[in-house]
Amino acid sequence: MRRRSEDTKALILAAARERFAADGYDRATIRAIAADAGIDPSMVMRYFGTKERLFAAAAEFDLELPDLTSVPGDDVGATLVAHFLDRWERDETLVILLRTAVTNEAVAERMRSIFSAQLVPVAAKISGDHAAARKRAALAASQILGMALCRYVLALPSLGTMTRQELVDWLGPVVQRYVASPA
Amino acid sequence: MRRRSEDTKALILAAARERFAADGYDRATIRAIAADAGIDPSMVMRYFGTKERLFAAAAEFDLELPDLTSVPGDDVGATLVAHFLDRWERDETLVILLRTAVTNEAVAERMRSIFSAQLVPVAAKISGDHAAARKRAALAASQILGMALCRYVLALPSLGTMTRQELVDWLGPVVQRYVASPA
DNA sequence: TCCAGGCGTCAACACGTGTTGGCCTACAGT
DNA sequence: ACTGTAGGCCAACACGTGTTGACGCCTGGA
Repeated sequence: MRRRSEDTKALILAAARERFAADGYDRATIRAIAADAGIDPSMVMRYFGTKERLFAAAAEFDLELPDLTSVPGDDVGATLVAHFLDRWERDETLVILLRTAVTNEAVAERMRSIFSAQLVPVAAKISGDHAAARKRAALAASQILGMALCRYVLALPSLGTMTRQELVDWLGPVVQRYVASPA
Repeated sequence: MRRRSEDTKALILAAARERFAADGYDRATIRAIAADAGIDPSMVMRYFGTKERLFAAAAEFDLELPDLTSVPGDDVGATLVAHFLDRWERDETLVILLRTAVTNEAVAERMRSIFSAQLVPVAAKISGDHAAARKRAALAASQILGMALCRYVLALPSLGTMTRQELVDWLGPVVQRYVASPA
């Protein structure tokens, strides 16, 4: 079959995202990705040069945290939880990152910097507790990532069947306390 | 050098635990483990038969949850958090399990069954809410595993520098609410 | 002293991996 | 119709992996 170059590239990228999300960096092989995309492994190299660069392209990511200044103070926790659930389900990028960060120092560093660059400022602004903003952000991250780990990666059945609203109701106050309780 | 068979076996097991904890199942190679133990890779096979069986031996695990019936009702959350911190730091087994469960369905299943077999009954007994015990246990697991993920695996600096007591103070009430709040 | 059996090493196999280079072929521009 | 080029495939390389079997050597018991 014959295609435009960019179509093939997109096809590869889609297959790569699925494989990386399902298997993590190591177990996702170029050959499997190529097979999913219906092309030859060498095409992957042609378009992306290297497995590492393919991963970088597949794992491009932005948390897209909303502006929280217009949210009522008491709803910050729930809003954050709801946003993360959305962000986690819109595409597979966070699963890719988490599955890989656990055994790959470079990707772990990437996760750390994503959270410190985007979540710490929120915690600082909301809590007014600039001294402990990093701790507060880390605590919030621990609950949010833990939920995602159990729900999307380990697939604990009881967490999988809970509705979005249930999760927001349970986790909202927790994140609220971490991020916004008075110093 | 010459040794008793059991000494060598123990040596291999210790090296394996370190490697599995540091690198996860896939990246920890038999050759590297053998090198750490100062012996030939084939000895590993002789003593454990298979990489998978070596892993099974290295990842043998018991949560060792304490009896909570003698703990004052309000302290259950803090007690659980403190126990998990201990359990997590006494040896590397939980890190091994977590690092591997993320990309290995069999080990993920093992974690699920560990938590459902040991944490669900606690949640049921403490909360009296038998209908939602599985959800409560899963929520508690999400916070506890999330903390461990961020502290021991992703190594978020701010979580790493927090003291045991700080963590108990922050997470205790959360786990308390998950596991013991009235239905 | 001898020797059987267990502790240990070496070298190799079979396989899967990322990666490379050469070749084919359909199509667009002349 | 001719041809250059871009999209695609094939075969192979180099390497690291788990795993195996043959071979030495030390040591404890007869």
